[in-house]
This record gives sequence, structure tokens and C-alpha cells, in this order.
Amino acid sequence: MSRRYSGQTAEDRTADRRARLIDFGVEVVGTQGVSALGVRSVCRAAGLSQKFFYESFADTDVLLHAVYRAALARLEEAVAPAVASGDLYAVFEAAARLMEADPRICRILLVEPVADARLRGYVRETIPAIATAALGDRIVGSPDDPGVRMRFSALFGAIISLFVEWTEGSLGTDRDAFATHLTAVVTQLMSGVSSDGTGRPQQLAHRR
Amino acid sequence: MSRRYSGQTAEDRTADRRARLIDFGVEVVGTQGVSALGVRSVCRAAGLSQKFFYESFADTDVLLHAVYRAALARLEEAVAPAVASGDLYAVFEAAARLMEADPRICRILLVEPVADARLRGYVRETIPAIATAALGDRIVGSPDDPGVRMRFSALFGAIISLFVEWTEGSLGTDRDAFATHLTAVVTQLMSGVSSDGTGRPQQLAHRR
DNA sequence: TGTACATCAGTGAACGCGCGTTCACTGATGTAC
DNA sequence: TGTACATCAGTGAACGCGCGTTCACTGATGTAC
Repeated sequence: MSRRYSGQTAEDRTADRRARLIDFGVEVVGTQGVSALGVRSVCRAAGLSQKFFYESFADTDVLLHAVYRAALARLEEAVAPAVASGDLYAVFEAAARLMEADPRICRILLVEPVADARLRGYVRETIPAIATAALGDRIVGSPDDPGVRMRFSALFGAIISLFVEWTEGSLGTDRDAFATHLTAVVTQLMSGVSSDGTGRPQQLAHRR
Repeated sequence: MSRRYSGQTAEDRTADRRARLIDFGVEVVGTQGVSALGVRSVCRAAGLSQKFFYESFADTDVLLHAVYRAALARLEEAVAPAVASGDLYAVFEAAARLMEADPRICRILLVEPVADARLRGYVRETIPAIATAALGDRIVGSPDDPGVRMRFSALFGAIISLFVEWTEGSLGTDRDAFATHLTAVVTQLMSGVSSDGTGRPQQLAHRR
């Protein structure tokens, strides 16, 4: 155990500073975007000397990864009960509540990854697992089939767009209507209008 | 008329250089993104002295606007006949053909605006007009109604996502299937599942 | 036609700035006696 | 308990770089005689 300074070990203070840098990384990326995340900018925001950046992170890529994971953890935490219950409406409701309360999460998880290759990589590593958990038995077909891929592409695009506009406040304030619309969109887009033209309609029950 | 140098007037050469800067601006933004567009980088790409940047543009914002307009002009040109004929399938088919041939257009018009405030502003100024022309009578309801806004948000998100993945090549190579899927998505998402729960289904004919 | 000159096109260096990264130094804290 | 010292935490300056922007200068071109 190292010598204590002002009641904290060196490890404690390092951990505090690390958490602080991630917090302000979330703030910077969540409000100004990925391009504003720099060693100096985040240290300035956190009120720490630049030295302490390198104490916890090799470069801004590593911090960005930590920022992404922090934002994702917030989302997972928020939707966990709903995912466990298998209620898609509740998942959307919980996510909408979170993003309403903290729009930075929306920007970090949904907006910035579109144009940033690093964040896109993190999304590809993490979102499929969450999506399968949330969508559950609604998923049918092989991911190699272009028709299936198109359905998913349209679905994710629609969901992302809805959440982004919801977070901006341009879709009104009725969270119930919003979550209901989202579940309806899932039903509409997952029902089979297959690309090969056979168009077997496999309408799924619209929960709640 | 100004004195001629090597067979061109000063105005001719200025216009050439301006066009050249826009071309390479399209290249830079279309392949590396908005953040890579700088005075020096675009001049380097175009093989011109930095002086000539300021000859045509006050700053990179002005060039970015020109780059956006150039990309949009390419799209408008490509879809114009289809829009005139009112055939939505043909509009999607022509757009898919263009973005397949020049993925930079997709990045400039669809990807980069998501995270860049300036490009988003240009999109808001220009896309509604094109969308109403292309979608025509498929549009119903007041833009103030959150239900209508949600429908459009979902629709645009789905269309954008599909085009982006199509351009990346991850949806296969069957352009007919792609355009068919897009028209089907429009039909699905514009059919009324209104947010107030009344859910009047106003199924529209799927053209072609 | 030939030459000397005026004009203008284009080059590249210069300036100040913020960046990522490193490190010498100050001063605060705990420890030994 | 009190003091002198060793250790370590944290500050801020320094370096080299690329940026946006400006401008002095070189040398190419057309023109006047």
C-alpha cells in the first residue's frame, strides 16, 4: 500500500482522475462531437494538468473508447429491466427516458458513430448483442441474405432517426406515443416484405 | 476584357481553379469526411497554391457549401427524369446507380450531415423540396403533428441507412431488389399507424 | 522583327495559434529522529 | 511534540508540428517602340 496523501492513496486519486476524465470526455463528445475531444480540451474541461491524461490513457483513441463504453453502460443500465422482461415497448420507453434526461448519450451512441470510423467499430462490437436481446424472437432469417440485411438496415435507420429527433425534442413530449410508434415501426419493418418479391407477410403481434 | 495569358483570360483561369477546388473538396469530404477539409489539404490535393483558395472562397465553410451543392446537383441530375415521371421506384433506382458509381456523393449528402451542423443546415434547406417532388402524393398530414413527424423521421432514417449500406456494398448487388425494397419501405412506413392510436390504415399502391 | 519594359501569375516563406507530448521544477505532505 | 528531510503530487513551460492567413518576391507573359 502506497503512502497516503490527504487521506487517499495514489491509486485512489488516479482512479478519481480517470473517472473525471471519462466524465468530461462524455461531456465533450456528447455536446461538441468527436472532433472536439483532445488531450488539452478534456483536461481543461476536467480542470486537470495534461500530465494526468497520460496517466490513464495512451491517447485520445483510448479515451474515446472509454467514453463510448461509459455511455453504453448508461443505456444498458437503463434498459436492463425492460430487456429482461422481454417487453419491447418498455425497452423503448426506458431508452427514450434516458436520452431525454441526458442527450449526450444519444449523441455518443447514435449520432457520432455515423461519421466516425472508430466509434462505428465500437458500435459493431457491441450493438448486435444488445439488439438481439431486445428484439428477441422478432429476428428471423440468415444475416447473409440481402433481404434480411435490408430489413435490418431500414429498421436500425428508422429507430436511430426517431431517437435522434426525439432527443432533439422535435417529436413532441409524449413518451408513450413515441415508444408506441417505435414498436409499431419494428412490427412494420420486420414483417416480411422480402426483397425477392414473394412478399410473405409474417405480421407480428404489436405488443401493448 | 483582361489581358490573355497562355490563351486564357484571368477570369477563365480563376473559374478553372474554383472548379478544381470544388472537385477536390468533393474528393476530400467524400473520402475522408468534413474534418479533413482544410485550406492546405484541399490546395495540396488540387495542386494549387494556398493563395488561390482565397481567390474563390472566404473560408472552408464557403467551400463546404459549394461542395455540398455540387454533390446535390449530381444527385438531382441523376434522379431528375425519374422524379419528372413520378415513378418512385425509378427515383431509387437512379439514386442507387449514382451512389454505386460515386460513393463520395453518398458520404457528402447522407453520412457527413448527421454529425456536422453546417451540412445538416444545408440538408434542411434543400432536401424537403426534393423529397416532396419525389414522394409526391404519398405525403399526408400536417408537419406539426408529432405522428406525422415520427413517420417521416422513421422513413428518412430507413432510406438513409439503406442507401449508406447499399453504397458500402453490404446489401448485395441486385439494384432492382434494392429499389423494390425501398419502395416497399416507403409504403410500409407511410401507411398510417398514427401515434394517437387510432391507426387508420391508408395503404398506398406500390407502384411498378 | 527585335528588344526593353511593364504587368501580372504564381510560389513559398512568414506569422501567430493550438495541438500532442514531454519534462524540469515547485511546493505540499508524510516520516524519522 | 517539534523540526529537518525525503518523497511525491501537481504545475506549467517547452518542443516540434500543422493549421489558417498574409504577403514579399520571382519569373513568365504580353506590349510598346
